[in-house]
Amino acid sequence: MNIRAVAEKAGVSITTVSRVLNHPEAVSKKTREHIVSVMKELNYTPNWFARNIQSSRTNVVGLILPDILDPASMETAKGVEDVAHQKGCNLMLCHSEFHPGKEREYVNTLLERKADGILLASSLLKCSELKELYNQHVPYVLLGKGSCERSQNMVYTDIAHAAFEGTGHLLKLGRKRIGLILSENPKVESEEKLEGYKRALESAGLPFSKELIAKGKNSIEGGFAAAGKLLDKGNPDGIFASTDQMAFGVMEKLKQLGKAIPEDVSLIGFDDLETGAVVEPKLTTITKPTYRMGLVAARLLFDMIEEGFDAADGQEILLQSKLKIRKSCGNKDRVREIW
Amino acid sequence: MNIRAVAEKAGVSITTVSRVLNHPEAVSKKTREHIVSVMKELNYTPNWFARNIQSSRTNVVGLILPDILDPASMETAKGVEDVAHQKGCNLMLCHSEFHPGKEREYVNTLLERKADGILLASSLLKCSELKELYNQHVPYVLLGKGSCERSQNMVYTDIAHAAFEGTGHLLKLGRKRIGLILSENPKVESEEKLEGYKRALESAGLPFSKELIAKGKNSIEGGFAAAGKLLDKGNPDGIFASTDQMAFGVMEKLKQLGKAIPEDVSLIGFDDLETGAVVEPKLTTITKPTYRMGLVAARLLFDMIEEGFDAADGQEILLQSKLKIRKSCGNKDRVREIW
DNA sequence: CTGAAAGCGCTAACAC
DNA sequence: GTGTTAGCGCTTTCAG
Repeated sequence: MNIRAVAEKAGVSITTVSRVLNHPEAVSKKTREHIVSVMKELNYTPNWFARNIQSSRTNVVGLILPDILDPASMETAKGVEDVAHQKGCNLMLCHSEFHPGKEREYVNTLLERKADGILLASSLLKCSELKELYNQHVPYVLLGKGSCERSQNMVYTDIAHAAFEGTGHLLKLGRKRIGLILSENPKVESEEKLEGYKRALESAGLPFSKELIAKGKNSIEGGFAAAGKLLDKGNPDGIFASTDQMAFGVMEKLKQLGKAIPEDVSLIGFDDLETGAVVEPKLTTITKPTYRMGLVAARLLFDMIEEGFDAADGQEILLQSKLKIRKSCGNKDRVREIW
Repeated sequence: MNIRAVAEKAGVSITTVSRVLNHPEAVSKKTREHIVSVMKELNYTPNWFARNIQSSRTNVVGLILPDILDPASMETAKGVEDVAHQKGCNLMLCHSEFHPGKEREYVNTLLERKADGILLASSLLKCSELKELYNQHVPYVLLGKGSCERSQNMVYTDIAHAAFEGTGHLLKLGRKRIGLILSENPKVESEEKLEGYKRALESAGLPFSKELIAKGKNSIEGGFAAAGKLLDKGNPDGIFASTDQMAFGVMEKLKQLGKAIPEDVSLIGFDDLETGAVVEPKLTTITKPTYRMGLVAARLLFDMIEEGFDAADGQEILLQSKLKIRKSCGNKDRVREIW
């Protein structure tokens, strides 16, 4: 059931059939309708490969994510999917697991398969590799800062600033020994969080102490374990957890040790997962516009795809993170509960 | 940079170049190595479309999910991705949003693009449509029972039985008025849950009452709202929530109304999300082997792809759900805390 | 072990 | 509006 079969059965030439596929307006209504009905009858679907062998628009975009289990990143994926679907495109989902090799491999298959564009979340590619994409005029957009700091098409939030604000919030509440629990990945984000944290301490005239830093996996268990280490040696009166997931683990640990939140220890998270509003006490956190980031990044990508590579190249779009104050820090000035 | 360029530069025929791509063993070591080096030099990647125009294995499998934000379904996706990656295949992620039209559309594009196989989670396709796939010898596997109950290649858990057990657990604790909070989607699962619930009541000699049923979206807010309705009219002393997400919302509502869990109302969820171990009290729930389901379904699919359509056709694989007892039901016989 | 030639299903100049 | 024809980049007989 190829185009020839349709043409024969309809008593027209292959070209005419091809035309109803590609430029239906250039075929008389009568023949067009006839051909369409023959197609239905023969259950004909054009061969996608034959079609794309010449022009290289495939209507596939790749999304490379380091962690598909992270709820925050799935919101981003949804934002991307929404745009892609609206554009009639399919999403190739790739899971790089924070592994540069795997990411590279996926980029290569996506190139091989002539994806129209690529979205790279928390990319671990080197500048030279991105440069290579650039040279090949492959539309791509970074989601969040990657390993390469060169200015480029990217949608991100100012993590360092958010961490500064978050730490500052604890400081304003009178906390003096603020623990920071970092996630091992994405590394770049953790570094930014550390930077913001340091800056906040500095501007409050407090010393930085290594004992107040702990690292772990971005998961509840990871947060639990890291909190164990931190509480062991640091004796903090406030904890800034790198992610809400980790903050949940921290809560668990604090409860086990009989420490009251926020009376003994104030706690703040990062990401604003929905669940943060359900735990007790409700978790103060930092909202990242994750869905929006996916949406905006996808739009940027499609600008590049549709209007040519240079249309959006070099654009850096900053979306704001915001402090969301709930009970886990015990701010007396808290205005309202949000959940 | 096509195959011809390589051939010319290497001073061989197109055929020989093609052979090093497809049957390298049929080319002398010397020419082969030479050609490979020319390929590198020219930065040549074979045109995937031209290659696939003839033979139809594409190394792409489609995964159609109704809800990519549901943490449970992302675990399934991870299981699928793990197998796919190991098999050198890419995943086309499709988000059907519980919309049969969207699902159908995705199936069609996947067919058009000659995906090697399709995984359908909570499918809403009609039997006739699946039959159509069957007739076209498209490898596909269902994840969870779908709208069509015909026996077919499927990986699922016995939801009704799990709901029976969950309800039974509440009954054993002496609860008499057990509310059931159902998720609007997936519909089939909700029906099964209702069925199990009814069976449990029946075998305990308790009447079924409509006032004890409420429905809502599968989200924290959905659970919150549904709990509001339920508590308004049903006065339950136990609540079975269709999903953990909803159970979190129920908790919130109970707390707001000053009802103690489990003293006033016992609560049980479904899915065993990681977060269930963090909320207070820890949530009794039903574990679904979500990751494993994805893994097993993907393997089944690849059996069909590799060994031919009939290799696995008609297989139904049942994976077990298990009750996970924690504090939210207040079972005195509870053996241990798990988290 | 290598090459010439035919063809995969489709698109797009170019004529009519 | 429609058909003729020449490719697109690759694979695969079939000869040598």
